[in-house]
Amino acid sequence: MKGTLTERQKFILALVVREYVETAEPVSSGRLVEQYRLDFSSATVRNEMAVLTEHAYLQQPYTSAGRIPTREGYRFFVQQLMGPAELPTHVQQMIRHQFYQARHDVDDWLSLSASVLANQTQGASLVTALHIDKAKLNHLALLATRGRQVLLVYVLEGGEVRQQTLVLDEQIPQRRLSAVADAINRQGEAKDVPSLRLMMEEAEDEVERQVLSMILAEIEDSETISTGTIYRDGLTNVLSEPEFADPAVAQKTLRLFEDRSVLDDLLSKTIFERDSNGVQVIIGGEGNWEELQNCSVILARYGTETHAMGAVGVIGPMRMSYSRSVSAVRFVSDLMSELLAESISS
Amino acid sequence: MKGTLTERQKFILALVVREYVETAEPVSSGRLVEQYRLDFSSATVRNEMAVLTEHAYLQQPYTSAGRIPTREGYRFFVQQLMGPAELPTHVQQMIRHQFYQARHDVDDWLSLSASVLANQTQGASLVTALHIDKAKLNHLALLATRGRQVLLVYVLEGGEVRQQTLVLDEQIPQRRLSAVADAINRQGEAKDVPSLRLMMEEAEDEVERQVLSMILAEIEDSETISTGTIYRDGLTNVLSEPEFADPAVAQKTLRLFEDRSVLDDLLSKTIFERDSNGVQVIIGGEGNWEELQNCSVILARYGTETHAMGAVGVIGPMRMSYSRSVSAVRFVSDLMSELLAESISS
DNA sequence: GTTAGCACTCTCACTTGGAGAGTGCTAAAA
DNA sequence: TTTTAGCACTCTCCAAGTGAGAGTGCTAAC
Repeated sequence: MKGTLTERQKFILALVVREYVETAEPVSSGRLVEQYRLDFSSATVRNEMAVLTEHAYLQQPYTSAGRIPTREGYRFFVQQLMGPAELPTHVQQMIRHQFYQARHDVDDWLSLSASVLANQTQGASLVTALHIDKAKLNHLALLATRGRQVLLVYVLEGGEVRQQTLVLDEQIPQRRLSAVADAINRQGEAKDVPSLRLMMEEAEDEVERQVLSMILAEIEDSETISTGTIYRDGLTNVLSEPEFADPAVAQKTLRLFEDRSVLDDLLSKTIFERDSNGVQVIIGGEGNWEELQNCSVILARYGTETHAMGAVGVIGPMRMSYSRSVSAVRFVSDLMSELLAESISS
Repeated sequence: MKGTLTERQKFILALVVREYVETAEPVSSGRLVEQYRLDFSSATVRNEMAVLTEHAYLQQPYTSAGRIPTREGYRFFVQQLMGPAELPTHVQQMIRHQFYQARHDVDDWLSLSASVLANQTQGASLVTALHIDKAKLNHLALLATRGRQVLLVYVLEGGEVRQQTLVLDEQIPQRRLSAVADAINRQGEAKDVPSLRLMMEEAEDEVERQVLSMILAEIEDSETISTGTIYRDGLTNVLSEPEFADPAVAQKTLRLFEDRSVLDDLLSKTIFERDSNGVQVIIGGEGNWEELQNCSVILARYGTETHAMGAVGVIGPMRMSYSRSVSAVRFVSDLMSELLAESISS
């Protein structure tokens, strides 16, 4: 009796979750019987609900109101009751179509991912740019922009492109800049950090040294922290949910979104977590995320094993459709991985 | 009596605006006398307020409550009563310091501008990237990224940098790409649209033609519409104002911010408006902006006369500190112009 | 032209009193 | 032993009512 639930109790828990997600109102025993035409009475449901409440899967906002799922209730639902849902086929096709229509540009794919997830889940979406494990420099270019400013663009192994503006001590003509870039590029492809450092130390040209030192700084920086743009979308979706009717709550959640630190935390966690190769669900800020009290987050990695990778995710109220969200996140991350792999191999 | 106000009436109007901006509550005659130690009585103030209400500069939420300024009241205040305010010197210095500390990178300046404005005005800020009037191509580079993908980076006269990903029909080695880029670059600096088109038509190399046609498409596109990133900041500031306590209102405003179309409209209006060389104030959606009913927008252009330009702005509730916001927007836009001019000339 | 005094109006916060929804418990039925 | 009908009980929600307080407009005196 302590550890396990009967089949009927699980069934009722699933119904409560489903009903509450839909209506956002405490679910009563009578309503459940009526809505799903159960072949046992409301009194029976009440008894089962009492058991579920004892197990802390359900709770009552106040004595003698309907039940709502607790955090543990959602977790149980996600892990054992939900089953492996998939997006409807026509939706899958529609999304694929959108991706193929986009220019074959990683940036476009990322913002498209954010937009698709926001639409599909009616939540707020997050997508990080690519992240390289051990960056190697393939090729670089220097372009004079304005005065002493020079734009440095470089391509890493795996295809990630970075850019940065340098301000040199004096104005240097484009011809000379091109020569410097050539000198570095001639050293071959896939230059790793040690060999770059060696090149820098041996460089006789001042400009060359400056360029190399900036690249090194950038690469080393990005190996520890996941930097880069975060694509966001669907903020208004989540704010229209009834749980954010209280402006104080809404504001707190919004601040979360504006502040990069929490998001970085969240996303990098997924990027580095090697064992969970599927979709990760964080319910009601499980772990140490106090800021996410009433929210749930669904995350997944994308990318090929050997090359670049990033994360896509969705944030919504704890009362969200996990089945829909998980399937959407899984589909988009798989699609991204697939497209990336394709664009490398071809 | 019809068209003009006495000095005292103007004075009282200014006080009402000031007090209402501070407290967000209807201003009563008694409170005004008490707060500002006026040397006439509340009854006198009441009489003057009645006149101001007749002129539609003030309104009452209901019979026998305090007064709040109308849209016209704010406008009168901004145009005739406010006076030329400036940010405190120490604040100016602090901001300057932040800008000088940033890497000399236009992108950094833009996001810094957004952040500074949001902080200074406690509103939501908007900053557009640069916009070129008549683009001329200075220099370009081609970098193989991944498979058939090639990154095209090019610098326009004035220093704006654009990039774009091409997908070629077949994989081309970096060596060959560099040769193509060189061929185009050797044609000299400041290549305008007609000369580019000529080059494209005469090009014998397939890759070269493809590259040129994409550049042409991009340039022609950007001459009509102001494209580019919009930097945003301080969303939470404006949402914490009491006028957005109603979640429906808050959501409407938020949607405004997420949707680019209105913002583009707003900003491009300022960019193209040649005559207003100062700061532009739009109160309560004056003109045709229904979406901005309860909001005010303060905008200014930045940039040098001959080169690139963009716009910075702030959105807040109609009840905002116009004096502080206008001075902040003016300061930041001037500073940006100054920095840009400097970085060109040096 | 200004001000004290006062009646009047309107909001806001609080209380009160059902009505209704839903439960837990008990005892009977299956 | 399990299920169900019945019922008393609890708690919220809504609507109406009430009084305090704030602020006004008006009038008459200064």
